[in-house]
Amino acid sequence: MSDQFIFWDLETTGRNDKYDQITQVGAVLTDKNFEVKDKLEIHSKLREGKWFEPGALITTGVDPINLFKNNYPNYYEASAQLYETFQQWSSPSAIFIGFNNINFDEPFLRQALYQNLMPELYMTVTSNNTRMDVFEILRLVSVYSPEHIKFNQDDQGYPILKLDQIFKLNNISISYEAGPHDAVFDSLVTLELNKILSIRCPQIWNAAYDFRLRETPKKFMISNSVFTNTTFWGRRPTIKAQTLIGGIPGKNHHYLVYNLLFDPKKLQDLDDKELLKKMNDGAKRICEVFDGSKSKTLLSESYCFKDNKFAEIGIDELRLRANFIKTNEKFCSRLIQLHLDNQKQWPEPFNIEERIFESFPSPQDKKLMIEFHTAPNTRKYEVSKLFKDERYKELAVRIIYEIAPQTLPEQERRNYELEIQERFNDDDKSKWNSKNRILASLETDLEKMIEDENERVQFKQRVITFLNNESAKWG
DNA sequence: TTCTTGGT
Repeated sequence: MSDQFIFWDLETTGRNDKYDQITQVGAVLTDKNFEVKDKLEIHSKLREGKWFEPGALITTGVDPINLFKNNYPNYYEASAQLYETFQQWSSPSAIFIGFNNINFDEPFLRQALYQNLMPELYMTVTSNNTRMDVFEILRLVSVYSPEHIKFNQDDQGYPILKLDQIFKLNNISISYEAGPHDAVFDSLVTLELNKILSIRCPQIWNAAYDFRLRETPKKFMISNSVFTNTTFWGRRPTIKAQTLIGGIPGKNHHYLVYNLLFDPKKLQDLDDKELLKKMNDGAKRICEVFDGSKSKTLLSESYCFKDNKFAEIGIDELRLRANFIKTNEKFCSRLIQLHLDNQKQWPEPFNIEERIFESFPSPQDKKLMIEFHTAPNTRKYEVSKLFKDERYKELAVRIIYEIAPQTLPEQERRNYELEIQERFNDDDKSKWNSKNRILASLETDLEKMIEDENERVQFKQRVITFLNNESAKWG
């Protein structure tokens, strides 16, 4: 095995991958034994037209005024540097691993690569790269092997799995000058936590390792007619014994799975309307979607007995129910058809940031992206006009505006500036952090996150100064 | 039961 791991973490200006921006990247390359081979840290200047959530800067300790006034590379340069390092590190292949990376950092990375015209948006899951998430492993450990790690509990008794708390409670020590919520520091903490989990809870860790591959879920569900799926509603875990109904047509790696808590024999005579009601009956729903593209880990049937409900039903009955599903093709295709017919249709996305999944870049456009990057700034606009995909033309204008605005035709520059202006002055319900939205969340974030009155006043003043500077540009 | 973690 030649596994390499890339432990990585991002600090950003907020939680919205489309409209917020990465401010710091931290990453550590290790071999299969988690020995450190290389380290990466990239900071980035804020791009015009991107702002911040006050709470995000309070968390990371970033000074709002410093977002523009620093000597860091601009967002385009930083993204290119990130892309190139990750490309090198993942040669021939690597496992990208972080803490809540699959739901948080990954979308951010893709947006950064998309918005900066990097050709391989999906680099963490292509050319034999895969991903794991230590947060997801920790969740399983908290349910099935809670004795192996120390947790704080919330007032309902559920474990709190915040990285900084886990770090402190379990005496993880890191020799690195920065502290929690620094991207490099948190990458190193994630690396150490992962080591602990892999040693103390090898069965769960190895299962998670197998499920890094997107082909594992299907194989696993076929060879384990009864399996255990652990889902979470907030902090509350639910243990489910399930069986495979079938793949969902048109959705790669998505599977409809049946909850074996319910006896399927009693369901097949229901008409469509009644059956559909059972399918959507909240916590009592008879089936649900398993997304096999997100490295979510299924466990073998024996784990479900952690919940007495399943011990009472017994393994024989669970297997009988699973077998009933497997041998009733008609019933399965009915469930899948009903599921498909009742999917909500999403409205067409409008803003360019939301159009990331519209289509993959064509080979020609990929080649043009390289040409765009290597062309001197004075030629970049010219190259950008050759993109077949309109999205890339628009994103190119934003990049050129950032690195060499004087090379843009007057009209292009004006249009983009008008768009930024509109966004900045949008109301407090805008998707991005408009002036009004920042102001609307400022007080609550201050109160929730800063205890010291002096610090509060200071931070508030720095936000106001930032907004005044921005108002001078876009007001 | 219908409660939305965690990441910034």
